[in-house]
Amino acid sequence: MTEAPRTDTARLMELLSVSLGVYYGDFTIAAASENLTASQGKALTVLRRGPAAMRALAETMTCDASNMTGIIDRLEKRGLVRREASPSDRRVKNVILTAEGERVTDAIRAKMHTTRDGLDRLSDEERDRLYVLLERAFVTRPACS
Amino acid sequence: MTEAPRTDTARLMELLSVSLGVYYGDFTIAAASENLTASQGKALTVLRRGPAAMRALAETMTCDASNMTGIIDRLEKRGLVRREASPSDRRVKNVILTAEGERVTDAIRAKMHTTRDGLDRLSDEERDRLYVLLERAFVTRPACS
DNA sequence: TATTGTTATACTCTATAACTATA
DNA sequence: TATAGTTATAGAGTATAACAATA
Repeated sequence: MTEAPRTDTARLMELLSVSLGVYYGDFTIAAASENLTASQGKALTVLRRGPAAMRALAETMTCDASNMTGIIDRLEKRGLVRREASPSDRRVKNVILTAEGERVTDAIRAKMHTTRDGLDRLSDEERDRLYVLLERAFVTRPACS
Repeated sequence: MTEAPRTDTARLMELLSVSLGVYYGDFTIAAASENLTASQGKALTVLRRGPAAMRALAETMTCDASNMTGIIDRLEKRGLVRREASPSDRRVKNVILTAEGERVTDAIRAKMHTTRDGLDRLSDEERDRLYVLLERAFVTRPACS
């Protein structure tokens, strides 16, 4: 006999809000310890997945494209990223993480102790389950056509 | 015969970063549609759980206490929150959501369609499981002593 | 004509330091 | 002495509008 489901979407969204708050606070403190703002750290985190054009980066960060200029300017001045002209479209500038940028990004992730400890409270099977559920709910893949 | 676990903490943290990025973007757009910044929306979301002193609010939002003055000033000017002197400690000011503030906060939550649709892709049992896992990983309760 | 990245502008967020009222 | 909230300040983030270069 199975338990009746009791977790409605509203309650789950509230818990998600709390979880994000914890994660974001942890991330902000870790980024600050590397003398980076939360936005700068976020840009590095996105670029850690691979190079991206200015506009695509702005879309992933959910901010206006005009904001990226200043954020990337400051990261470039510190040698953490570099701009590279796109070969296929001369309007586009791709942003690429430097080796130092990769190092700093990994350092931030390594310093997120609250989040790491939280995940470490889960068993191997539970981590597997959480992974599958988050992927299902938040990672959208382009459909076939 | 069970599958061998394959989800290490690093991979899970990366997925968490993506998932919460999606949630945060959804939240930011929803807050903007109510003419609120992300920080203002976040303050309302925290206060939706109950009144809080200025300093406690700043700690939950992981920012310096001096920032709260301006954020709460703007929300108060719009009639979404009000300050109330603490009866027990005359230094403390408690911030309370007004009825209009509650309405706007709920409106933001209702407009987060990307997150809602993502969670609706999960079955009742899966939502239950996700709830338990997030609570275990991110909600810390004070221990007995 | 539409799109990419940038600039100019005004407002908001942010941390630091110093202040006041209270504890 | 220590703490809560505020103020002043400088730097960073943010959206809007306008621009040059390119598609």
